[in-house]
Amino acid sequence: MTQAFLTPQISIDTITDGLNPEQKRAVETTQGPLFILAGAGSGKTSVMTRRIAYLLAKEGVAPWNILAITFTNKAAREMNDRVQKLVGDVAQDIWMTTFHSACVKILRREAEHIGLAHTFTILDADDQISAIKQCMLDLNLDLKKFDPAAVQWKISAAKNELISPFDMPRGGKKNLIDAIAADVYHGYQARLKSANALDFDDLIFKTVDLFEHHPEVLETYQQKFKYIHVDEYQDTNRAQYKLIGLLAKASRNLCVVGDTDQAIYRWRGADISIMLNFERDFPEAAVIKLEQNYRSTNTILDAANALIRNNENRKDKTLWSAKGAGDKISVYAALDQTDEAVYIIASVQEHIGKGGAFRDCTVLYRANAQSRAVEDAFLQAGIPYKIIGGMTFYDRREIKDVMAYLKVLVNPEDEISLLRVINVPKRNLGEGSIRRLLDFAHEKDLSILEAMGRIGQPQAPGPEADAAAELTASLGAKAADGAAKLYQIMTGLRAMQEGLTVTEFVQLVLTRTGYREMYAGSHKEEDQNRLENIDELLTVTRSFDRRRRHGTLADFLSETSLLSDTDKESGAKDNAVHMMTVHASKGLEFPVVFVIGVEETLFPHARSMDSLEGVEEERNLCYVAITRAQEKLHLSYCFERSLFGQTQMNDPSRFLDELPKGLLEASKSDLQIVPRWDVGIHVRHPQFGSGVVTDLTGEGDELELEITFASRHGTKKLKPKLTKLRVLDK
DNA sequence: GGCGACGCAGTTTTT
DNA sequence: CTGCGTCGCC
Repeated sequence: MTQAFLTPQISIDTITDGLNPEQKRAVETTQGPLFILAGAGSGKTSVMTRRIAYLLAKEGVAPWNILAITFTNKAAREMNDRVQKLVGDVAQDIWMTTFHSACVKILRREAEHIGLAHTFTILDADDQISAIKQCMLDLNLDLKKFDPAAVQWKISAAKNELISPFDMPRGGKKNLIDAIAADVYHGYQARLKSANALDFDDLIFKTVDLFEHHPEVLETYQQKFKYIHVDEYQDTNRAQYKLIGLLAKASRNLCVVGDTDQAIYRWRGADISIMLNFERDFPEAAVIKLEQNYRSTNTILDAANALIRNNENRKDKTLWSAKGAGDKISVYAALDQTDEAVYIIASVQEHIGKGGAFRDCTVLYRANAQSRAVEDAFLQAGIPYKIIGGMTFYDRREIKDVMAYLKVLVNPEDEISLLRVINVPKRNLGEGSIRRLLDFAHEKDLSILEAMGRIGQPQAPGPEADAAAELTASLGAKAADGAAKLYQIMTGLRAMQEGLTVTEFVQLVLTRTGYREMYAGSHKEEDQNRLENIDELLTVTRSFDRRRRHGTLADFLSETSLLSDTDKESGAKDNAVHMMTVHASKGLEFPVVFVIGVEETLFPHARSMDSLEGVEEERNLCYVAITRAQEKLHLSYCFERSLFGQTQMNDPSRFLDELPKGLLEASKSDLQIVPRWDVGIHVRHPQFGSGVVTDLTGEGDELELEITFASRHGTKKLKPKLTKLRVLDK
């Protein structure tokens, strides 16, 4: 039995080969709860994969008894590949997925227990917002006065805490948005229910719901998942915590891996206390710290250690490596974003000059908007680059449209998706007609698609036929015709699905719906691009068909809607400088890293600066950024930067002050000259605007200028030492 | 019902 | 500055 699930050549020694003592202990501690505090770059993926291999090889655990939850699909895939390499094809029977994918898998099987059809669709972020908007309109709420995104946010936060519409706190009188969110939450859930749809947060919530109300189902999964692993445990939210708690309750074989210092998703409901409380939840837990880092030089690690020591809410650990000190960290004081970009380009070229490649270099920033200045400069300098995240393939309109068609074809109740494409291409179904269709459908308790089916169809005389005739009349001939045709197209397509691969079916959808034709007739470059993107989608389906022999359209949709931005990238094969947010960089590593905009109000971000938790999370983020670097780290900040068209001046980030000076090598822009103050010099102040120096007193740090501003601020006395003053040419 | 032109607003991180 | 949404006009 012991060897039953193994490829013959594997031995225990191979599994623990090359591991350090802590790693080895983590691999071999298989029974009972285990807490692995894994520092950045400490080889935790290696530990996880080998632990799984060890369970199979040494303990004779069946692959289907193992569950491994990762944060992204990419991490799951990587783990899958690595386990596969260790143990061979039995790896396919192990559940190695994200929380969301695992829940989809469970719900597809068990949906009927909780009154859900297994064909349910998953709303993406856009769908969610449009559904929220619809609900708000139903409640006669002014979309301009109340931000649908804020409402969506509140609802999502509630779901992450497993709060149902009925338990939603309505807030005080002054917190109108809370009361609104509570109201909208009811309507929103009703709308999702009738569309047989779930949003991201529901996937977890409903699975917990399922387990809590159907103990027999829970028991099945408890028995199935005898060994549970959760990666990035510091980023779990209450709902995920509950889910894991339920599953692990029977076996108590729960292995969590994480790093409190890399907790960066509090804003999304992640709760670091879950990780800090693991030992309270599981008093018998074994605790292992992985502190040896295999990624970075000690200079980089010492900087990271020093920085993170300023946080209170953490588990102490100190990273070290056997790599030696390496280069100092470069800190560059730029004049502005353009100058900052020029610095990056010069450094990248220097790296190339030394025989390095573009792909070794990565630019990290706090906010997506910062990428633009760098991008422009790269373009001008002819530096190849690739932006990860931001507007991605799946965000494109044409892709979303096609996906909406597919969603409706899988789940005809999906009103949200149908409304997206009901008039794309044009079918003479405008706002008025859609309203009438919707009203009719809701009144008769039909889906819109069914309502459209009643148009122009011969029916037995009676009240039903009369109502249908009335609807047809009220729509007008053109709209009625459009609706009837769309109904026929969709029913026709649904009938043809049998036996076709996803690719073949999508091809059919593209022609039958007239979607491809809509762009094919156009000569606009934009439209030609859209056609190319559609073709690209077909390459995606082809690869899906190849990978998943009997994969259904529903599987394809689940898979694509659960992809994250980093998942969506084809891989870092292009020889280009990569650019991404710090968040997107988690789990990755690069030889040369540039962290830009290391300034107050940007990093830490202004919106996180008013609370201790906020600043600590920003510091975690900075820690993540620093620990991405293997060999060389560059930090930079700007003396002035333009944001929304106007110039602002930020102080260098407090995080820079927290790094030991001895590890740093500071330089600053040639453009940033020290001004020789004198009467008559024109200056600009971040708040008061431009003015002229009219007098000066004192010297050195005590030097004080009298400045007459052009604005209503009049004359002020300011010390240049304490004020951000910029000298104007004239 | 569709298109264009304004004006306006909003700017962190995303499974 | 740019992208978005709404409004007004054809």
